[in-house]
Amino acid sequence: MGISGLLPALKSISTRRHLSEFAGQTLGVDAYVWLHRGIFTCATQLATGKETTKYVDYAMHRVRLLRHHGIEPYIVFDGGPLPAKKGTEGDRQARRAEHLALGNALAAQGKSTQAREHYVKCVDVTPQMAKQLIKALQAEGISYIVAPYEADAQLAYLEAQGIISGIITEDSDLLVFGCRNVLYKMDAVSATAECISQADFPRITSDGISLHGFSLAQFRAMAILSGCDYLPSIPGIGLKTACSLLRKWRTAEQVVRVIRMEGKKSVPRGYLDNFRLAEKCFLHQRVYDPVNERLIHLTEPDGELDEAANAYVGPDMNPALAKRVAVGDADPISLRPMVDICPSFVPRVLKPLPFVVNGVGRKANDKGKGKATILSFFAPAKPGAPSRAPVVPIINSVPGGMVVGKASGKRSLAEEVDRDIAAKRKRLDEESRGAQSRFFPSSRQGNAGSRPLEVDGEEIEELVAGPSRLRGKENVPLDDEEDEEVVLEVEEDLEADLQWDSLSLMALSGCNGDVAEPQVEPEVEQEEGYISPTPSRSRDTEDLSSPIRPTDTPRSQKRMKLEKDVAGTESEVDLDVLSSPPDAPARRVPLLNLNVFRYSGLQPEGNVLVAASPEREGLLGADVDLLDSFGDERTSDIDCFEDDKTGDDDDEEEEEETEPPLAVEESATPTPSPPTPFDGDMEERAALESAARAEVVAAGWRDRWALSKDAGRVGLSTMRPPGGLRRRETTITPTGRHFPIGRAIRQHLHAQADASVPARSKPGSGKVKQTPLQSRRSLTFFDPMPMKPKGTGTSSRGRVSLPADGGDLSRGPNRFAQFSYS
DNA sequence: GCTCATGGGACAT
DNA sequence: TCCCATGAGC
Repeated sequence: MGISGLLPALKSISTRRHLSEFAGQTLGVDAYVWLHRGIFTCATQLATGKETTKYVDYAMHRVRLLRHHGIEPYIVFDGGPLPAKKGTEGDRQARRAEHLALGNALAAQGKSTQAREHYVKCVDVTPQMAKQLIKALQAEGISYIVAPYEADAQLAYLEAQGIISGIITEDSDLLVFGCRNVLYKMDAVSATAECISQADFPRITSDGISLHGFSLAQFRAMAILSGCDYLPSIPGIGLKTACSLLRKWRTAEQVVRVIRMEGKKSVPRGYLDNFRLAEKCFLHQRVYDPVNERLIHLTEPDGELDEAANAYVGPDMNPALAKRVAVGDADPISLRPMVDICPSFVPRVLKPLPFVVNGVGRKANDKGKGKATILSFFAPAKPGAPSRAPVVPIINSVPGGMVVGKASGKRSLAEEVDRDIAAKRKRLDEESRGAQSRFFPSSRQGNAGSRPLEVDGEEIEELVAGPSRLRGKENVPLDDEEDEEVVLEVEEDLEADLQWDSLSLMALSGCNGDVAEPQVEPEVEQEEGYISPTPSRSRDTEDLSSPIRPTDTPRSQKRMKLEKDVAGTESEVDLDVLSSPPDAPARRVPLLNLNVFRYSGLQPEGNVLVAASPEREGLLGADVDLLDSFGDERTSDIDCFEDDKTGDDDDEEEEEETEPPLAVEESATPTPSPPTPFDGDMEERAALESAARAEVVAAGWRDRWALSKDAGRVGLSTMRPPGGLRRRETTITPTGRHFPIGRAIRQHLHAQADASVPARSKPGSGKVKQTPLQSRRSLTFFDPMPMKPKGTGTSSRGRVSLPADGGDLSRGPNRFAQFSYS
């Protein structure tokens, strides 16, 4: 259940911020959160075995919302069960079956609403459902990855590597994994999220909880002691007790020893061993390294993990299989080829983003001329006027780059285009005989001046977004009854968006503000169940209006004020401008070319250029990049334990023998086998498929090992100046984005990671080989004064040393919370 | 004052 | 499934 009570305890340092504040950054997303909420919209269909992909729509809507605000999402899916989290699946299955039966009974009586309540409780997200979302992500060129085990660890790894700069989730575990910037409670309506930054930990002002003077290892120990997904707490120990005990006794081992000595609470037998295993899960869990395409530990352990620990943090798997899992071609649970439960769901290439086209095409001095509005866009084109040239989605516009769908081997893009164009023509012909849409002119009507395009050798008419967009509920156009004021407001917001998008999309399209060359963009129909994936521009999109930006229109400023009022604060919006200006190149580092998964059929060879984070400007006057510092602080307290070891740890197992709470289980890695051919007739086949889908849904997935999204309430926060996520030159550059990954790049990656380590924390010899995540030092949440703890000494590895009384450190003259190296 | 168990409501549309 | 409020027990 995550860390119970952690998020409420961090309330004082959480800030609700508008998504636009993170424009230009790549944010990781825990896909499970969205999928799980998405299945709420279609629980009945899922439970009854009907084919549906509404949950995909839900998630994709949020994906587009992020992109709308200039954020590049990086979707991370949960993978296979971690032995540490295997729970009582039997009970859950029984409960699900019960709810399913109840739901069916109620449905039979016509009580659909009541039935739904039970259906909701019997469905869960499965890897096969995740696969449907992956298909949609692939179609829109969104980065994604399926973690070998837990998405949490994978997200932490991606952030530590600089591939993402923050994480959208609901799971407080992310902070325990060492993530620096986590966004909780993303609200699509207000386009905001509550941001918690690790750098703010020392400023926590919560009853009973203070992390001032804590190291990250102590923070982790506090979380584990209070009860986490990998280890239940000692009965009677919660977050506050764990915090105060750790403050007093420094290490978990000493805390446990003290609890035992006091004798008031019963410490389960083997608790300390299990604590170490849990800690290993947070530190060394296996994740997928998209650069080297193999499994890797989140942070490399100092030595070899023993057999139990090795299984506990996720068994290794061969690189080929790991890759198949990572791209979604293999079921992360069974490790067999992924079964497509909705083969008819074939999301297609993204339609052109009209405002993007205008935005990109508009030059700076065009401002105000030919003001593009939602009405002007949808209005019939004037005869002879140049048409709006669709821009091919970026994934297709890369010179010599990938073509969506082509690599799948199932069809070629040209074939798709031909087919879609034929269908489109047929439909337009039919429409031209009937009523004409005011907003969606037919190609003949609206493209008098269009340039002919050539597809597969055949000259065709250029197509603009057409009637198919009307099909999806996300694309309901304004109608004549629309209130005029609303229309005007939309126009104003749109204007602001155009300016914004012209900035963000220039980078995406690799141009410098010049008009983008029109490129072929096939008009395709979406299969039933899939909403046209036009990004966040539709009438009923939750946030159509412009985000809060420094350059916004008066209308948006009004809205900003409104939001300020709602938030009950005076200063947030004024202060929370972009966390760092994009034009601050002083510490810009060379771009890295990291391999992430963008769709190219079976071969995930797409790359994205990711800039390593520029070092953050000194925070609170310190000369240290606190965020970067923390990224490497993953040293286990176990090290300290060893230092402190008195030899009596093993003697503490005196309690009555009980079932260890964390039994290590064998991890099965069955050999992948092809699906069995099906010989039945069509009806029977359909029925069986339907039943199979229902079974898959009912069987559930994630809760077999990792259900637990305990995200305590974090309310509106104390407002503060910006300082959360770093803005970085991420993801896309005008020079392109699909370069092969070479050894030089990997070397560069390592070199850069080394370079980010402050010189004083590097080993003196300089000969020690370092990997980006190698533990190199520890940090403390707090005083910057170079303290020389007496008696305890400083370890040769640069570990922070705390005096016997950990609380003493807080008595430094500077009460500013910072980190100090020893 | 802290922990823990429990029950009701929301989730999205 | 999660969040929140509430109340009992220590």
